[in-house]
Amino acid sequence: MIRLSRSTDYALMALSDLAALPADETLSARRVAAGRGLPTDLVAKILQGLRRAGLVSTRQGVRGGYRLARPPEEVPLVEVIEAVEGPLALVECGLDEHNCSLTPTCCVRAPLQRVHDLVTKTLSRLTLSHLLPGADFPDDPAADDSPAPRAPEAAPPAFPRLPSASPARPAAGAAG
Amino acid sequence: MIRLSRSTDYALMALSDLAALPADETLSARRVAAGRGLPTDLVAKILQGLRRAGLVSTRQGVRGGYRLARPPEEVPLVEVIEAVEGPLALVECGLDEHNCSLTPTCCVRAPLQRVHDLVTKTLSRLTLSHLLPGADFPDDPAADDSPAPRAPEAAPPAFPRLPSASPARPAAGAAG
DNA sequence: GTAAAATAGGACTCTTCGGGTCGCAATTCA
DNA sequence: TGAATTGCGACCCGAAGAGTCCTATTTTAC
Repeated sequence: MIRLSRSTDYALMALSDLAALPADETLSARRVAAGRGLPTDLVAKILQGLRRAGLVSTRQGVRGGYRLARPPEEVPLVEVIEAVEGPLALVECGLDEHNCSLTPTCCVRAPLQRVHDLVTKTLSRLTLSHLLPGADFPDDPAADDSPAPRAPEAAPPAFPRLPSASPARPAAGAAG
Repeated sequence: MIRLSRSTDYALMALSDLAALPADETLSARRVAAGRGLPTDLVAKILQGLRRAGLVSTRQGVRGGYRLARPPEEVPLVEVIEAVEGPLALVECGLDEHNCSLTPTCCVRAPLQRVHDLVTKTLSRLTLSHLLPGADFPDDPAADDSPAPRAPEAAPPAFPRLPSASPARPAAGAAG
């Protein structure tokens, strides 16, 4: 499938929430999940992956949480996708050509690599800032060399006050 | 994953073989599989799918087989991919927005739809002719409006003569 | 007319991976 | 020091990809 996994969807939602956060404040995985209606544990796992990728920074302990490690316009979507789904490759051997047992007869590997480069090039021009509300979206980023838009000062989403006694674990919704 | 399935890889290889075929000749699934070292039954199943998609035409019976329904420069790669993997969509709800149970809180659906459009636009400019040996590959098809290249007169691959007594079912290789 | 070769199509198994859950370790605040 | 909260990894389940097997139908060759 040429389809983003649901986890990537969740990651983008979480990053959008973090982008709307005031500077030096953090947002816990639990509050992100509760605010979006996502599975708490899964969001936590995804955010941990984003931390390992250097996309978010964390603060542990009581009143800890996550925040963006960089401003949204410096977070390419490709980086987010690869942080969640692993290295991007249209075909298996795009990752390691020595792992392709059909190399002698495979005539499509090299052209597909070019296709992959084009897709990556398209994606790499888009950043997290393009996903934020109010951002203008380039019609053709592959031909557009304008810098990524500054993140608009959007009103932060209303995160629910989480009482200590209610775990708030709603059923997971669909990707989107 | 943003990754083509192995079946799509096989489909592209098979179509490349069919593209190198003299006019009005057909190539059986068995010979395609034997020539490429792919699982015969799987190649057959894939080619049947390509037939249902109108990409190849068939002739049943002895000495039957497959051939391209259109010249290679009129076969967009998107069409091949969708014939094998189903409708293209970066996210689930890209197919049916009513199926997205998170719509109220999902801020990334619309932007991702734009991303999807860009990727599709990039892919739709490429055709089967771009995968054939000797074809020149556009550096940036999204900004290039030149027509797809004519298929070069490449030497057809040497398909093995299949003796009637040997099934020729080699072990499957990896994608590539 | 019969056998062989090919497509057409469905059912089935096996493996991998995404999606999700649970328990424990680490950290911070009271 | 202990409790609360987050961070992190192990684990389980179901869906989908990959591949195989079987049968029916069609067409050619002998």
